[in-house]
Amino acid sequence: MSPPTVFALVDVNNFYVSCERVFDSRLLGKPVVVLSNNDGCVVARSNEVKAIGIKMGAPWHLLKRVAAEHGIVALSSNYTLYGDMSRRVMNILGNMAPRLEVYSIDECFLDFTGIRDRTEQGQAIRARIQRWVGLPVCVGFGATKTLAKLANHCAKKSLAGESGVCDLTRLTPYEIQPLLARIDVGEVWGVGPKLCEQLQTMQIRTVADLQRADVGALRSRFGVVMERTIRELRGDSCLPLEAVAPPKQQIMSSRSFGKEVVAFEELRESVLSYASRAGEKLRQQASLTSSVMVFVRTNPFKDVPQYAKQIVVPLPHPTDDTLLIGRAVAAGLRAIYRQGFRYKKSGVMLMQLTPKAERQATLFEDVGAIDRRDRLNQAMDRINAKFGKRTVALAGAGIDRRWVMRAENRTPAYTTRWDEFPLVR
DNA sequence: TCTGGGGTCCTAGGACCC
DNA sequence: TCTGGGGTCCTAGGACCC
Repeated sequence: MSPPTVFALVDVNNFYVSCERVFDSRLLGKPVVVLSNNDGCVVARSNEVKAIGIKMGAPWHLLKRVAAEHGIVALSSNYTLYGDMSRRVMNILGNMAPRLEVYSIDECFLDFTGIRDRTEQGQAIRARIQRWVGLPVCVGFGATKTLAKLANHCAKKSLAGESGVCDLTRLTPYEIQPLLARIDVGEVWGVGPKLCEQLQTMQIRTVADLQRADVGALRSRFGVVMERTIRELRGDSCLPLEAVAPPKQQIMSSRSFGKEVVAFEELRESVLSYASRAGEKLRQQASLTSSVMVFVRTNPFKDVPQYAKQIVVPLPHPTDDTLLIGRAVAAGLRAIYRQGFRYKKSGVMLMQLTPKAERQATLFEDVGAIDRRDRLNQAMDRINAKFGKRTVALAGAGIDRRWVMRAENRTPAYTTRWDEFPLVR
């Protein structure tokens, strides 16, 4: 008989803030937030900021007063840095477990089935990542992914010891019940604000309540996802570890503008540059797209005439050519653009993706031309990878780019650019 | 002046077909 | 008084995650 499954979830504490602190020790012990693109919302908070009561996702411009009061340091997000730090963490984890699933930029599931001494192993993971990369992590173990997530929550909040590691598989039912009865049902992976509210009205308030709830009744009201969550809480593993990431089914690139855009030309620049970025991602995962969606919208938070429109443009045949994607996107934009609105955001989505390896030849295509275009796109990707984004780009994507987002307090790309390497002074 | 970006999965409902 | 029924496909929208 095979041993019962055990998952570990490793999660970096306050990931973006912790990355910034690795390179600037003055941030240690201070209240620090990292802001989303355009310096819009709070997307990462240090413990000091959490203690003040600032919520995840809070609009920064509404927090200026309280921030000044508490001396909060606000940094623009530096995804180049975070992406590189993430890669380092995942590389270390790859050597500490037989199989792993990189779940997000700062989280990773590990297969710990059949591995003993889990608490010691968890401590070893923490020590190694702290020493080699400088980042603090917590480790949770559970019989299912949902329980491993919950264990990680316990580790972070020190609900079952102070060690930064929590192994729920070691607890007896008598020890687990009071623990789960102390955790809010909204902490469960898959229970968001809406579900939480509805569960409350059914007197399901804690994880323990949900675990012993009537599966049939909750399934018929909320669907199969809820059933799976309850079964996972009971130790019945429904979500397997996905060691190889399946290819994306849609690829999106979109941004809010740093300042509102009125002119068609500028809107066109923006969607062409997103088309270009989406094309890069598409080629990276070796897929082709058969239809593209373009959208534009005004600022819904402002009391001005609103306009939001999207359009799907089918492509004559599946392609990964930035120039063809750009042409379709431009045509789509012409169809939906209306004069006289102040646009705040635009975007491009590539849909109906298929593997490039399964591409069907069409009757009248010019194989030589397609091959030449393939080589052009590959050359562009290589040049941009080597010399930096937009070294070569579509001419229509603009030079001035007055619409690009703001990032007024971005730290250097410490680990990925020699000219921004941190020097000891 | 100022409110992110990028995904997934599921369900309901309409169109259409036989 | 009475106006089929079931399957499939597609789309829109909602909920969730980080």
